[in-house]
Amino acid sequence: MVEAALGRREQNKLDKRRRILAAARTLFMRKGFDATTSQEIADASGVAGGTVFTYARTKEDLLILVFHEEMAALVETAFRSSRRRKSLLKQVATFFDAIVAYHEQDIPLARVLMRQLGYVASPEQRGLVSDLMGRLFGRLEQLFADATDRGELSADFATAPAARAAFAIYYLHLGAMLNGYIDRPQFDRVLRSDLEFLLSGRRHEPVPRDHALRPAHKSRNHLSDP
Amino acid sequence: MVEAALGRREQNKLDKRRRILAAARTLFMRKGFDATTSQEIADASGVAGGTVFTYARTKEDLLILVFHEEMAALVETAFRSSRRRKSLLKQVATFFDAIVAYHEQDIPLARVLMRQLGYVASPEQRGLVSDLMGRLFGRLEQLFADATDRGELSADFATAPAARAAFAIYYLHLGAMLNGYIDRPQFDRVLRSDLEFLLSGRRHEPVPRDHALRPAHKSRNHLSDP
DNA sequence: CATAAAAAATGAGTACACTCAACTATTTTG
DNA sequence: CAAAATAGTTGAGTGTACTCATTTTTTATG
Repeated sequence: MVEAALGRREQNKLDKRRRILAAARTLFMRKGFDATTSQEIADASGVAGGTVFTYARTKEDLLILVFHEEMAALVETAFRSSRRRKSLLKQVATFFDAIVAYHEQDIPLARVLMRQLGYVASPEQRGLVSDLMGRLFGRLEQLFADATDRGELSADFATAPAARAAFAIYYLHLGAMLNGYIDRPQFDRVLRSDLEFLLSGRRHEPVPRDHALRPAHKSRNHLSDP
Repeated sequence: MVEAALGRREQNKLDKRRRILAAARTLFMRKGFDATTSQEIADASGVAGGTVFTYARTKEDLLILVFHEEMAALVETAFRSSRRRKSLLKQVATFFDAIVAYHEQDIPLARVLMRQLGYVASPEQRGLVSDLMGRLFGRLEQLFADATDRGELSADFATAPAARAAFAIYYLHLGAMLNGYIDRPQFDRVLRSDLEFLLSGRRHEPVPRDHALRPAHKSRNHLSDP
């Protein structure tokens, strides 16, 4: 076998990992996070109980492992949707709408997911969450940067703080919705009005400008490096 | 006995509750939240294991019960400190500094506390968290309202969205610090610069104005009612 | 190919949050 | 004041996340 760059050991590990994550995903969605026991996940993936914990330190780590890829893809989807709108405000709102639409498919799971993003217990988890946050901030910031490019914002507009503020506002209201303080229509209203506030008095009339004068974008924020 | 408006039953309950909360507080601070068992709390307060759970549905509820009063008082302390500063920006920064200073005394506990504020499981908890958030938003908003009163912000400045945005930014960075993404100096820097961004271009030169023209402040936000 | 070394899987065992049927203390009623 | 009703306490029992000494599988070595 020439093509097998991986030994049997590595192959088996990869395979088990795949089965465990798939089983966990299915069960979390079917029965909920709390109601799913680690033993059920083990049974469904054909391994012994203890084996699950050699692939994820805790059940919570498993949750992050399971949804990391999916959420990273979600950020890209949200970004693409948002670019179809023409004004910055609508772009940012559309970006968050796409993410909320995803969470709304399974609100109990979204709650647990959000809790885990806000309470990082293990280094493995920190890495994954950090990566996710970095992608999200990066894409959000790009929306702001594009807006400065097309002159909707002034050239010296601080895109990184704006992206952080927009996300912070979104996150606060998402939490309020997931914890039952507000419902979806209220969420939509307050998110839009608070984003409006954030941008109020900062927008330009689009003015033709010289692109070459703007410095390259390389602002990094504390959540963007792994 | 004329003064004992409470029957023996109520007295006993109150007394047990007091002992349980005191024991929980001590143990959470001495050993940490996770390392403290519900049995230890029961032993330290002279009740049986099961009794603890008639006063708090879960260990997490107990945590909120224990720190609710203390955090409400903290908000008032923070508010009073903040009023000693003259500019709005410094006031808001001082307000958050006071809260951070409190959390820094016991960071592991602050982490757990923050997790619980962001993931409300029981109705009892929702009530307490909601109350706390209401107080905090109320005080923050008051700082903004005072700034409009003295003409630092324009009279039509939206204080409620501003208070929410400021809190959201603070909360995001606090989480970043508690989860180990940034250290305290970085936190201070990024919080100040992001608050600066939030207020940039919105401040007035103080101008003498007619106070009677401003409508009374009664803006409520979704986190402020119990 | 046999044997040694290393890595991974196993599952019985442990600790702990929480439950609940039985019990005890208090209040109400006649 | 006794008896009935109500409220509160108890602690043994239950379920489950996670551990770890032992066993099995894979790879490395001569």
